[in-house]
Amino acid sequence: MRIGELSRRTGVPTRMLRYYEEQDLLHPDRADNGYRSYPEAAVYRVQQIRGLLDSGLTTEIIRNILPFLDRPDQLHPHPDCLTAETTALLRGEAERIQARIDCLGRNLRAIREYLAAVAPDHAGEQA
Amino acid sequence: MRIGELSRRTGVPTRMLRYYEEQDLLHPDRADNGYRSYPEAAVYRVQQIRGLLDSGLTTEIIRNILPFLDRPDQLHPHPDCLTAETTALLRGEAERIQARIDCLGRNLRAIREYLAAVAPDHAGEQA
DNA sequence: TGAAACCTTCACATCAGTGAGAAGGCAAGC
DNA sequence: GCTTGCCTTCTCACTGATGTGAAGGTTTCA
Repeated sequence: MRIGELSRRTGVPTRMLRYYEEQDLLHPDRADNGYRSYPEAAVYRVQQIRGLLDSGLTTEIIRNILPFLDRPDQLHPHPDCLTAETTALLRGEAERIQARIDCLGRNLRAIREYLAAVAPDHAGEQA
Repeated sequence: MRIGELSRRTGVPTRMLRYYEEQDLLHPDRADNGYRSYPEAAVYRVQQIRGLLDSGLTTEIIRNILPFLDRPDQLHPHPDCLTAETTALLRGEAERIQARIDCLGRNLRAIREYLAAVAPDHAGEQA
């Protein structure tokens, strides 16, 4: 698909999709006329990038871990091209992500408890 | 305590502590000589601010939710000064934080699964 | 008395994202 | 063919948020 359709289907402006390509997060093919050509999977990939950016990860980190985040039905990179540094990097990022989750969880719980205390009628709405 | 001690105990540079005050996240008292004077609780508060910033929340959001995140042993603001907009804001932020947690959790699981597949010996280290 | 810690302020750095201009590709309709 | 309209291309410059560096001055403390 072309950039306009990907933008409509993801809600991400074309300007940003080009920016993510510049940041090496997306790698669309090019048609003969120079137009970008995205595979179907780009829809999910863009949503994933958005979610990770919203969660405070930098484009550099995302660039590093993206190859290992493919859906189960996709092919992972061959373990051959996995260096020790790469696994170390992944482990480090995993720890940092876990720390974020813990921090967000703690504070989310505090907010929910507070809401439950002052407005018990809406308390249990979220999972 | 003064800013230097708070900096040592949190690992956050004094420059940043002053910045957080400028952003209305910290409100130290002032001694007669103009020096900032932080209560003991500021140590936890600074760590909380750091964690939330690292997790992608903006200073504006943090400024909004901080009053409701105090430790159990602290006093919550009186429900009297809770407007409908405030609870709505808190509920909205709670949802967004939950979305972040979900996104990070999904991707963390993917990384862990990948690591487990290529280097099973280190697989179950993290919780 | 001199170093270390503190104060304010201005300017700069980085990162993620945006606006806008100028130009090319392409299909529909005159 | 030729215009109209929309989509695409690239590039330059800019914004806003978070954070830093450094100058120049005051206070504390050994």
